[in-house]
Amino acid sequence: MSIEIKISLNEGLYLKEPQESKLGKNIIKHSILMIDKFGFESFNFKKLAKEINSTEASIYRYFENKHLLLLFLVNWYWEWVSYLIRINTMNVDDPQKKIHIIIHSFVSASKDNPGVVYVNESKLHNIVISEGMKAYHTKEVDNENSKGFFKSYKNLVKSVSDVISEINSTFKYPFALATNLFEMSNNQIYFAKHLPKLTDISSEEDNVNEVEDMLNYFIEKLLI
Amino acid sequence: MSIEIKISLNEGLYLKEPQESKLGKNIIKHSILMIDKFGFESFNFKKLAKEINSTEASIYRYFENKHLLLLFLVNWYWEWVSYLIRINTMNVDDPQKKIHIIIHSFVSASKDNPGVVYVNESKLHNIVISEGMKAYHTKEVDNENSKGFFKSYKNLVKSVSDVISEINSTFKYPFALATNLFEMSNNQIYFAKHLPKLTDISSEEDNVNEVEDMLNYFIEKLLI
DNA sequence: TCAAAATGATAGTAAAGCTATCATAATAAA
DNA sequence: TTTATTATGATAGCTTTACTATCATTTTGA
Repeated sequence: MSIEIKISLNEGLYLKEPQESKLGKNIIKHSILMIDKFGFESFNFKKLAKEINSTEASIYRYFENKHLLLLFLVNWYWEWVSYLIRINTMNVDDPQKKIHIIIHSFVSASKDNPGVVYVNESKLHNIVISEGMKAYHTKEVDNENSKGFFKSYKNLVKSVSDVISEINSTFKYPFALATNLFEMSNNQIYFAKHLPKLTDISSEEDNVNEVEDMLNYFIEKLLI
Repeated sequence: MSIEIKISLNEGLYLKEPQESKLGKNIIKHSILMIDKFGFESFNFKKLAKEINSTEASIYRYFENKHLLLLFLVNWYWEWVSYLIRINTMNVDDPQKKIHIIIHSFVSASKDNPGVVYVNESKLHNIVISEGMKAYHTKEVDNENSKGFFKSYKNLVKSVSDVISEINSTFKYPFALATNLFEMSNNQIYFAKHLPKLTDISSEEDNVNEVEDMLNYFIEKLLI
């Protein structure tokens, strides 16, 4: 089965909608593979062009620069996680069950995905874990924020904070907790892999379950 | 009063100890000012050289590249926070009091500092908030970790996790909570300033108190 | 089938990142 | 105080990155 989900993003993120042409999809697909493999710093449009048998100039017709491309990918991820949460909590009323589904989506959205052919969601999640924060830690953040480039993240956080408030309407920090769930999830997965002394999560392959348990425990303690 | 604290860092972080020469101290001082002002991406050794009336080549004699310089600064910060925590908890036995002091150090270490003449601790804290995670989110992280470049952070986290375990010896995630206190503190301060929709902390000047209250509340709920 | 749009090919510029070499200034040992 | 050593400055140059411009060639779709 192949579900056709069309994720539409802020138009300022790209010069030409990459999801509507073969070359555009190729840029998305191989930029994910290359950033995951070599890291964002050593990734550039010249190398990408070579990889997909295109040219630097052609890629610049889709994205202003590699930073905007990263922002595009990260926004895509935020939208995709939002989408997964939406469909998986659709018929769920209990907010506590909802938050468990949300946490599961944060740690392992990439495992049970519906699949968009030109996006390797698992590797995109790796990118979000390793490079995601670079999308909003720049001197341009205020300017880009005013253009709505972080709308997808804000929407995601808003929807999670609503569930948090549903569980405990007196809790004072629903937004901070929502962002923290997301960031902590990614951070601890990263630490487990690269700086294990900074976490209690094991360095095993299936450590996402441990992260999931931990976040559920935190939620339990903080909200109930 | 001027307390002479000598912060010694991993020798691999620099080519020549910058804290032992006029030029070296100038590099530290003005790199902090410039990274804070223009951001890490647009900062480079050529501009720094111009600023301090020196040359690019001279700066390269102290630091391999700007990434290592950032790593140096961030390590300096970690060591400095560790030092502050150490002296401020020295005669404190109650681990709950200790954790409050730790949290206070995380959010506002820069306010009540002993002062090292060539380091503007407040601006250095801003750098750690805005650029800090770039120090360990690179493809070189494993290699650099093996050289001990994150030792200062690990030590800091270890000391905090010890206090956490003192408060509640059955708590399963002392390390994750310790890193999270630090990262969440910096993140929420950053969000309050640049992406206020992602946090409950106000965008006011003295919002660090709010962050402090929040972290204390989290600790209370999680450990007690 | 033919005009418009998309892509490729090629070239070129400015800045960033880094290294090498030699000259001069500061300092420390004799 | 002289001399040797070390630190810094001055200058040049090289490679890569980031980006733009122009024109040729495909592809597409009205």
